[in-house]
Amino acid sequence: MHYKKSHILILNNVSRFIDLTELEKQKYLSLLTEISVKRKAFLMQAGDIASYEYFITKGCLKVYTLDDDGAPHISMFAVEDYWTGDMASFMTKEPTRYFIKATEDSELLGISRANYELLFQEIPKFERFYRMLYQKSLISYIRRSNHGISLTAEERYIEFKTKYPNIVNRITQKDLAGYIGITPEFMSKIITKVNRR
Amino acid sequence: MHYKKSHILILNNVSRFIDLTELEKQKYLSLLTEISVKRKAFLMQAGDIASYEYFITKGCLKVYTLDDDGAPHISMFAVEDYWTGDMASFMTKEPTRYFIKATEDSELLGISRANYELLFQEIPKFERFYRMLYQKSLISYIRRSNHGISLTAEERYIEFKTKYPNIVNRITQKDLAGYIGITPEFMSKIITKVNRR
DNA sequence: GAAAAAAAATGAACTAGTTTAAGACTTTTA
DNA sequence: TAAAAGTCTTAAACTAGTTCATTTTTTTTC
Repeated sequence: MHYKKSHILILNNVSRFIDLTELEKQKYLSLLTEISVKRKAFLMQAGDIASYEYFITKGCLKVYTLDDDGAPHISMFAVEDYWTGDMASFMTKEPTRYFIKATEDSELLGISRANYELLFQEIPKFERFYRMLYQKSLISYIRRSNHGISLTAEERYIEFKTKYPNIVNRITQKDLAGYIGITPEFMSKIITKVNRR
Repeated sequence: MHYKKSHILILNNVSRFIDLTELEKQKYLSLLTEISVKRKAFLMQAGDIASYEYFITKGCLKVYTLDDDGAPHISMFAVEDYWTGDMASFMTKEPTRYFIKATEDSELLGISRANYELLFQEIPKFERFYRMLYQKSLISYIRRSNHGISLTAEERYIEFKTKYPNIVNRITQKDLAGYIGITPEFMSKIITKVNRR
């Protein structure tokens, strides 16, 4: 059996934690929906109810909220091989406070709420997959937010650049500022300063 | 069958997500270890390898790291009905960077790494329990860190006080500062200011 | 490929939070 | 129950990051 590129990518991702038989692979893939988003288009907007969780097979998207002053706070950049969505809204069916906007033409595989539930019934192994996926996300989330707290903005910038060299040059400086948690003006100052060295 | 108080507490916690038979309950409880920590004693110290995950049945503990300047950053206060530990170290067997110190005499139920693995073999339902527990933690973690970013220290203080009125008066102002992410001096100013209203 | 829109740079005035230091108050311990 | 240790308060000088306003550069769009 040979699969299309996007399917190979997601099956590989899943195989980090669980082994699937050919039949299970096909069953799993049949529960997914292919989605395309053009650059600047929204995959999700505040007020929507998240009815999918997404896996990115191509492109780049930014996940962000707007604070009371309308300033964007970017919580992640999602590129190939990343999972994204708003799990809170997906689980509770409450409206999301997030925007997810493509910064490049992107391709995704989505799983709907109904199929997500079905998945656990059909292939209980997926409880384990998600248990381990969430565990890993939780670990890196905790690590990031704990580590970030004691660093200056400049240190956080250098860290991001070192950790995600492939992402840095795919996003604007303004969006990076929104992720680092500072104003674009201060981001500009930091970059000038760091490059001067 | 009647259980001791601490066992009722943890079974209740588990039953939020999965139903266990009497036999499964007893099996589960048999995999747990009872642990007592005196006030000011450490449950975990940086450099240790976390060999347990903990459920608190009585008391209060603070979970924190020390930054390069030796300043404490408190990531959570764990009280009755909370889970705590360092999942990263528990999973990877790498040394932890956390300290967990009891701020009151405390009682916990611990699950060892070996028993945690065993649990999934013996009662596969627990994959689901942990999947849902981690999912829920992830949601509140993301919510907290995203929400916190746009608030001033004063707003974060008021929010904490409103959300956890029962915790505020069990901890020192200094520890609260370490949690809010400010100096004890500034915490003192904020409290004076807020109370003056 | 010109016009419009968005992003980036620069600088001056400002503010939330830090640092340092010292004294008052509380809690712990012997 | 006295001494020691830790916590809280106050205040002045300081700094990382913001705000606002303007100009330059880059990207997008028709």
